[in-house]
Amino acid sequence: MSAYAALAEPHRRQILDLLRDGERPAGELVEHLDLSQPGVSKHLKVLREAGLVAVRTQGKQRVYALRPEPLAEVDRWLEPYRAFWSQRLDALEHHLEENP
Amino acid sequence: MSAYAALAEPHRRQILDLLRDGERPAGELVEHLDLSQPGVSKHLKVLREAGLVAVRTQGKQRVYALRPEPLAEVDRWLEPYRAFWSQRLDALEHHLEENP
DNA sequence: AAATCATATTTCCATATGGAAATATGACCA
DNA sequence: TGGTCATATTTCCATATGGAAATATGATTT
Repeated sequence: MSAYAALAEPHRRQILDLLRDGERPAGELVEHLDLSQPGVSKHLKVLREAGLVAVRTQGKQRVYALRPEPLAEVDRWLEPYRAFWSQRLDALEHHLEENP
Repeated sequence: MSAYAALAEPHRRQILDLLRDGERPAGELVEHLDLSQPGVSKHLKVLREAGLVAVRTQGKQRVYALRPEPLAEVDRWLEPYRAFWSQRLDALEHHLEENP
């Protein structure tokens, strides 16, 4: 699954937000997420396959960490759009139309 | 549908990319998109409902324009992640672990 | 080796989604 | 008004998705 598709699910974005503070075992994510344990595990699988998180086994725990690379790709896609809101929108559009 | 979910579909991102060059009638999008006319129309509906495009009727044509606001929201979500790839990743993570 | 803990996988179900094809709608023109 | 063009909507189908519940797996402890 693409990073874009992975981000379409709010719980998955929430998982990434949690991992911004540092790596966490799966169980800790379950505690924070108002979702069943299997539910979280499924979403983690999607995030793994999208390359957005990495797992490491530590004792009986599975510790998840953020892998930001795919987000960087999204960020690059977004890049050319930034011009559309960083300046006043109407003025910019007008400018572009008149100076193509 | 959320902006995130709207972006999950590659054709929809492609439509937005086309609209970055300026507004276009639906038919012109169809020409560029290796998709049937109804297919494009369906995706345009999703983009409309997500607030990512606006339509204007001009004669018998329906002219579509980019509405970047929802992308700005995505950009804001992405913001805190930027720190994770703007500096060398390993060094940064190491730094954060030692200075929490 | 058995029991236990943490997590993953499977199964089931209801719903959402994309694409193709057919049809409908609305604006303009003759 | 009837016809045509551009586009939207509907219908159909196959597949994907999320969530809940049950079960399986792998590591650790006893």
